[in-house]
Amino acid sequence: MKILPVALDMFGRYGFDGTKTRMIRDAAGVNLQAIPYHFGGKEGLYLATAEYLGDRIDAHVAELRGQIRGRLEQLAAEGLAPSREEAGMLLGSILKKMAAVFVSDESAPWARFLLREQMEPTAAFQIIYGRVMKPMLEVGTRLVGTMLGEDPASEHVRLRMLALIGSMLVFRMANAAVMAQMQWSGAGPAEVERIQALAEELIADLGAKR
Amino acid sequence: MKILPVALDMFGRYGFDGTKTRMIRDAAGVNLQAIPYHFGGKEGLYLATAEYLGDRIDAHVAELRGQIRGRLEQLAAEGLAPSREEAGMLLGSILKKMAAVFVSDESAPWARFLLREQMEPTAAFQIIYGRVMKPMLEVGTRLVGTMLGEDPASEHVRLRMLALIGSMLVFRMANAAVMAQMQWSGAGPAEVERIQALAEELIADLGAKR
DNA sequence: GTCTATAGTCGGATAGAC
DNA sequence: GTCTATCCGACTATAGAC
Repeated sequence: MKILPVALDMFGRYGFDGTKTRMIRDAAGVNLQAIPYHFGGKEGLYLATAEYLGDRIDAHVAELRGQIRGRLEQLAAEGLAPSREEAGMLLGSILKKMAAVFVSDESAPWARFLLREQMEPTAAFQIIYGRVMKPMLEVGTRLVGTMLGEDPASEHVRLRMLALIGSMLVFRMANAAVMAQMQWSGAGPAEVERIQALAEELIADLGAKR
Repeated sequence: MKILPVALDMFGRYGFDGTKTRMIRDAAGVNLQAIPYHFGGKEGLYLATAEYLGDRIDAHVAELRGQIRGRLEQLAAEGLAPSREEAGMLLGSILKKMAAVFVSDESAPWARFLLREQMEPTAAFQIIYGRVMKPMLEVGTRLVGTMLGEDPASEHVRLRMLALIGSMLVFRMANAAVMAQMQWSGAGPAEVERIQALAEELIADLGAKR
């Protein structure tokens, strides 16, 4: 089925109304009829696209998230909390994965789709928030709490976690401004590495606080 | 002319294609004909909306930007550079203004319009980038350079500046996720204050580095 | 400048043969 | 399941009276 990746790109780029089913037909090389036939219509295709995106992102992050959760639970079973150094390292792995997934040009279509949902959430937002964002934020918040020696559920810790995420996401969310400001022409592997180095620096700052 | 604020809200919410001239007619209480008559068509209205948005944002930030520039030039004329403390304070005033302007519900329509342009820039992006974003980034980068004791034109300083901006913008750009994560129901004055306190903290971290 | 009417276009969905 | 042809509704823009 070639329709879903094409639809993801189109919906992300042009939005729901801006995307015409004929565009998808042409880009995917399928029949116009395939859309009502398989997905029950354009709207059904949109929701299916959101689930498809959830699958794709999960394929990238589920493993890392599971590893970190496993490590935290292993420590908890021994009655230990992670050291600040280890929490920083684990948090770094999350942010660096985020940089790789969300900043590289490859995932630009995903980010566009997500951003539209952020602005004017539809049913598709809940699908992806519950599946991808919320679990990641939950793990990240625990690590930030450890690093700051504060309750992970506190407002302060959640704010710091969001600030960290923002520091990464800005490179995708404000993409056009970033490219202009950094005088980059695109976000390839070299740019991802710069941003990952920045992530390490931000975490070091956070850890140096106390 | 009630058309422009209405158009800003509509275009931001539903995008160019998703916004129908009939919606604007109804919400603004004008004649459908007024759009081709005054703006030369829907497309012309879109560009006029971008300029209108530039005006609105500038009305909020131009004064502050001018004050900071004035102070920097005054110091330069005396052959001095600002102290790290002063640079931090000035940078804080920028971030806090950003928080107030971009995080409050009042400017949500502006942010939606801007984000769409970030994702798929049109001619409207250049209008706003050149008028609002670039000058602000330029001033902010100088201040971050001072705080880090590094060349403001360096890639590192520009990255740190963007990270700071991201830490504020995430509260608007990832609005839906933030509201869910923080268990806020909207961004009123109380929430803006929390985010401004976060801004001070981030700047303190930056200053504490060296 | 505003209103009504309408032209011209386009997009989503369906019918029905294959 | 796919293709062609077609319908129906919706939208932007224009014409022309007031």
